[in-house]
Amino acid sequence: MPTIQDVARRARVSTATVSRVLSTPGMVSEVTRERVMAAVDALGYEPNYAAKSLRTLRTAKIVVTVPDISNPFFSSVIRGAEEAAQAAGYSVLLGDTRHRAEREEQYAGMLRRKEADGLIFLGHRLPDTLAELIARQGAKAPVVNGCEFSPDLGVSSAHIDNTAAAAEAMHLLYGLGHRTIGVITGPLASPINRDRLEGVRAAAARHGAKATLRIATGDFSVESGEREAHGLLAGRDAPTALFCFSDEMAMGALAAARRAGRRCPDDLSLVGFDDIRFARYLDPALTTVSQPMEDLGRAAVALLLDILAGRQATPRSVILPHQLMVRDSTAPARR
Amino acid sequence: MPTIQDVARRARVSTATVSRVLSTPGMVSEVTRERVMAAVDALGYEPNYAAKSLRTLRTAKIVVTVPDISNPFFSSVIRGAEEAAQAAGYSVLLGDTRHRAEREEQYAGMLRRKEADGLIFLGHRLPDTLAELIARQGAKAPVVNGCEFSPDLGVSSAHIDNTAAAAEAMHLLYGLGHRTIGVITGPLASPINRDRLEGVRAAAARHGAKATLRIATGDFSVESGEREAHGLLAGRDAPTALFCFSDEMAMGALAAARRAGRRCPDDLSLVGFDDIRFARYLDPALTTVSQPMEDLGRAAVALLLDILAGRQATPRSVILPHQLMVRDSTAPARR
DNA sequence: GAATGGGGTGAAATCGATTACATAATCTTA
DNA sequence: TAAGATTATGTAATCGATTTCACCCCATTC
Repeated sequence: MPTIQDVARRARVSTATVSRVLSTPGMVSEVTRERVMAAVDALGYEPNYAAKSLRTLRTAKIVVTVPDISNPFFSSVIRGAEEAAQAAGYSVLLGDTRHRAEREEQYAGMLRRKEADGLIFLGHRLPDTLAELIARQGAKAPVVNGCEFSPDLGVSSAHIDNTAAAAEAMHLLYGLGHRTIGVITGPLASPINRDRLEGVRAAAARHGAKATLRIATGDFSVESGEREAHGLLAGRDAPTALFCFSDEMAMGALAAARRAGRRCPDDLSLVGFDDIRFARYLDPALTTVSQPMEDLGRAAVALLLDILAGRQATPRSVILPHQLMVRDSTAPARR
Repeated sequence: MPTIQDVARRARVSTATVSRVLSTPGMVSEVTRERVMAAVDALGYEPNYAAKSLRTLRTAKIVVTVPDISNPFFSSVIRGAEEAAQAAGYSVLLGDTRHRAEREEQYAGMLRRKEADGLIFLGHRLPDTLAELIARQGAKAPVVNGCEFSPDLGVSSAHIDNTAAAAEAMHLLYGLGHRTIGVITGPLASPINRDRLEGVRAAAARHGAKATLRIATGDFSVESGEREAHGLLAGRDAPTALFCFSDEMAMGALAAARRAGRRCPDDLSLVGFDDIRFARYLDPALTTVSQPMEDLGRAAVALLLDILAGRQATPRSVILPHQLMVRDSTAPARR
């Protein structure tokens, strides 16, 4: 691999000039610029990345950590993030943490080692390493959350209005005449789920149905959806509608309902969350709260770039629009 | 951020000693080692990554490119790759190419700029940059394919026996008495699909049913599955069974069948490919060819690490086991 | 014709680590 | 006890870029 020295020698200029041709061509005269470019092309020169990064203290990389990349919600957010990063000249270091704190820490360490310029995390847990960083640097710490919002973390984030979205979903069900509604949340450690639950409770209160709310806690996986739905549907006075905080759990719930001999939407209405690409292809097509997943990723990157460019004084929070997609898994309650 | 100089000063040793403590602790006496570690801890020192990389010519990063990360098959392969990479001290640079050649080239460029030590590509297209590299370095080029196999590329790869797997799926259908079978393939530019098609044809020939094979070409997406299935089911003498080269297309096919008023598996048997996590939760649970997706990722990384460690003389190809998962979407043909 | 200014270029310092080589101190062994 | 081996450490070169500063040259301007 040729170095800048080789190019300089060949073009009979100094390395400084070569560097200038490549980064600030305006400073160099036409003739030398051409001579240098000819040498660059002839040698197939590409600047060594580590050297550049060492000198400039910029890596043009951002870490994106995610609890589980094979979860379609997360992979779509990542997709948007990757696209936006790429467009801005950054590349994405993927960290699949498998919900494990030590792996989160490990990826957070990349910031300290200057392996990356910033970090976006899609879970809810803020690694200690980053908490320290934020304590020191405040809003200038290059850390953004990609889909949650926890005001106490002091981190910018992109997310939807989870409380409102959950309330809308419940409102739909109450409007269809359902009174006893089961809700399968995600882990309550996560503010996203607490927010949604708040929306759920508010809607129940508004419809005077707080007493008939049945709440179960899942972990977003299909399996947990199936398990929790099974539990909710088992008892007497079982719910006539189920609201799951992820489409995957809704798929599990659908399977559980089938096993219990309840048909959707005739015997049981079902609402999911996220609107992953498969939601509309389920049978029945799933009614769900649509999140702009790729946009969330893009917005998170935009926030991070703002911080990196120094144009951010205080943590910001971008709220993207959601939409309740009413499909075929919801129907009027039977009496 | 403290540098190695700061640590050296504080521990009253040379930078060489600090470096040794961190990378070859055996060479350093007990007492100085402790003094140095104390300084490291006190300052919270972490080696600067770019400096290290510049000196050692190693980045400890591998690029993984994928046509579409939000496709569950790819995201699972990536997941396995990330895990194996992490375990070996590497991190993964994610390249979502959106099927676009120029983005593939762009990521391939990271190898030339020494931004990464190696590259795994999950599509079928080998970027020109890499083809050159392989022409120059042969089997030592740090490039591996993650799920396809094309002997002519001269690239190591991890994959299943696609021909055999497809033949098995067809064999199942013929065994159930189906004669007219529709097949929805992926893009035929990709050897993976040509291999599977070969298996399909071989099975048809063995069962004397070559004439009643109906072949359509999709692109692995749900939408294309729906579209192609719609086409296949429309004509007279429509197939009684459909074999799709991805589970996503099978989901689309299921939707198309529903719309056409055909019930699965009673009126139409359906077989998918991949066994993504949702396959078993569809209604009916999908019969499909299970690929060990995470293992494919892990195997690809292992191959790459072999190359990077210099223990590979000629391109190798690792064949992982597949398994036909017979579930509820296949049933005997009605007569 | 001297002073001023600006554009273009090069010399050399610098980023922060690793490591070959030199050296000092200690230990073996004949 | 002297020679040689071994161990521990330091000195300084090195990786390949960027960037500061100095310089030269030529065009303006008074």
